[in-house]
Amino acid sequence: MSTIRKKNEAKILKAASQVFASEGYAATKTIDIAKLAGVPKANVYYYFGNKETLYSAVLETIIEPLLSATHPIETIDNPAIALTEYIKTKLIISRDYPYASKVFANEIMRGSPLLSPEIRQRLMNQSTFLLDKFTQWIDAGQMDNVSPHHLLFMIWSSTQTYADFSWQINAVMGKSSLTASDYDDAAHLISQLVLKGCNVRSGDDTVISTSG
Amino acid sequence: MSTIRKKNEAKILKAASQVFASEGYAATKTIDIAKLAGVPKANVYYYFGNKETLYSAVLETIIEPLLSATHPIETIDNPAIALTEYIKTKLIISRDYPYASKVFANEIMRGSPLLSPEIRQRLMNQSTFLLDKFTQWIDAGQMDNVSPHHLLFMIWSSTQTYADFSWQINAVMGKSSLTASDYDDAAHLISQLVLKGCNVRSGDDTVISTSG
DNA sequence: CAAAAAACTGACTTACTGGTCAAGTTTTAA
DNA sequence: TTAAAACTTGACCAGTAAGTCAGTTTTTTG
Repeated sequence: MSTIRKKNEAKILKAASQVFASEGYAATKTIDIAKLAGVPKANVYYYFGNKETLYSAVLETIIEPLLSATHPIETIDNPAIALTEYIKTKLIISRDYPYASKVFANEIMRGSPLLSPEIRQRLMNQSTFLLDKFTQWIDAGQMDNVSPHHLLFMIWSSTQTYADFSWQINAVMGKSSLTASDYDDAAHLISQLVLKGCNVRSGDDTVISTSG
Repeated sequence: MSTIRKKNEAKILKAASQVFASEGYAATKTIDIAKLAGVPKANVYYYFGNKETLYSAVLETIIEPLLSATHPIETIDNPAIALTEYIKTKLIISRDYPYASKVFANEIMRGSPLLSPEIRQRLMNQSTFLLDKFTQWIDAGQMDNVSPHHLLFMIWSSTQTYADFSWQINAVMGKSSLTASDYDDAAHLISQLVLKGCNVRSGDDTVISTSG
């Protein structure tokens, strides 16, 4: 792929993620993406063919980070540490990919009509993996017998919300954007609720301290 | 207001909430609302004037339940019971008003461009009230010194998610809709995480038991 | 250097959808 | 009974936005 193509695709993709995030798919005008990217509208079509392909390309950008987020759960034995790291990672995604995160959330809200079946499957497999892992921890007595499903929904929603509802969160926090320390506070609170709420123990049966 | 008007407005409003919820504001065609309501498109305009007014009317339907949800926090002294009831109430809203809830969430995600400033103010006042209450409980030693803001975001997101991401939740749960008992499980888990996670105590300094 | 490939772009077309309207029908009220 | 008010509706209009295209310029390549 030529350098020119790579550069322009990136420019358009970035603009597209912002406009799709703030307007939603249907309300987004390709001319607005073009304007934000600083290219003529016809260029958007030259590089991406049509609006839906461009939208899918934006969605794709968040899939890899999303699928990698389970890494801590896959590699760390200690459930307290694994969960803490997973929560931290999910929050970092909300912080670092705010636009694509929002676009993705919107897609899921609508029943993911434009998400490829292949990606949908990979995400489903990921959920199954997480649920299995939670169940194993419960069976091994490493955490209380909570509902793995609802625990998962709680972790997903409370981390995702920092991207999806950033306007509301900023308004309630009384600032125009969150600082790194705000994200640390969020990570700390969510981890604490999960670890203490589920009575998560480390491998050696010691209760992990979460105060501080 | 005539009976005919009342009946038709209700019919159109119901259809509108469903279409707006599943398509979003911009992607919604008034003709689709009309079809679902079983009336000619011109009737939609006869009763509601334009698309935006109809959308606002849908939003209005969820405001009263939403503002009433804090009732337990306002009236119950015991923080454990108050929080449990608040969480239960928020979940009931997600369950009983799934369409309007989704429309509302979408509106907030976009920075509430179509929400009246008056309603916005009432919602902001409500947040402030909740934050104050949490702070009072902390100061009174009735719960650990957690971040009131992030605790609030956690409660909002983990209850709201059952409406917003119902598709995803149903898929992960492997069913086409949740039962009353699923909502009970959700309420139980979220309450447990909050109460144990924040070490919430009742007025008489006894730790509330949340296992069961 | 030349010619082919890639990139660029203004102007245009087409389809769709929010909203209007005028001519009707039904309901209400005196 | 009757006339005004409320309601109904198909047909229409105007604005908009996705997508196309032909002609031009720039870049690459042998």
